[in-house]
Amino acid sequence: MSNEQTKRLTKAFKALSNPNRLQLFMNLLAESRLDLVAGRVHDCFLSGLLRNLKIGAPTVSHHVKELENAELITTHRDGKHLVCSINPDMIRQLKTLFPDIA
Amino acid sequence: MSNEQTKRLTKAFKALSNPNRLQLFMNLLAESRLDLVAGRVHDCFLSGLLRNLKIGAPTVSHHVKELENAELITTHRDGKHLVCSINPDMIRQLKTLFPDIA
DNA sequence: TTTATAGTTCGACAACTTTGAAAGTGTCTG
DNA sequence: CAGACACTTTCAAAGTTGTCGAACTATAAA
Repeated sequence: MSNEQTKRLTKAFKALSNPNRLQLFMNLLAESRLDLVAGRVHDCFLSGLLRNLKIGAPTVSHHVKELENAELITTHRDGKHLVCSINPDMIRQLKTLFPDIA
Repeated sequence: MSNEQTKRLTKAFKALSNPNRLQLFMNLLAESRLDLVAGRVHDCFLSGLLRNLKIGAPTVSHHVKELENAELITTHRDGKHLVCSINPDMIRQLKTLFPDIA
């Protein structure tokens, strides 16, 4: 595995290694699942992804940036809201990393 | 996603979030790949998995324990050597987390 | 313009992580 | 047994992370 690939993957795994960040990401992934398998992008408001999370706004903001920096999600503003979407490329990379087991 | 599942997954992702640990695990995965897809277990000596790693023995020992604690690998002693194997259950869990994307 | 909503930036701090030096254990080989 | 080998344990230094309070920006609604 290339050095660059290792760096990209460790960043992604680190981003998923915190319970609150993982929950945030999994909430987004769950809501996006149907659209992803159909090859479409799914947009969610950040405010809608916080159901199970018991952390303050500054912490959420920090976690979102880590997920973004790890290229697991993309974001853009829509008025008052931050819109989050899964980055399908990274999902593909992670999925292919692990073999299909008999 | 259940609380227990979240805990198990964050542990696995944390274990893969360090470059040296990821490299170690990927070395093992690469050597195990053919056996895994055929439904077999593959055994490697730890000493054989250290090709690209520039870290001391105590650090290796620590990293192996983290991978083991995360249920990504299993180990047992064989004389002087530590034998490492991929845990196929965890690979399956990780693989199914991410959807197949069109 | 005032108020409310949604998120960001900054600064701080406790907790955790990575790493290696030194010393230790168990196993094989001569 | 003596030495080498492969790993482990303990300890401590240096660095990183998760979190929050306080203050901030941007947008929308009244």
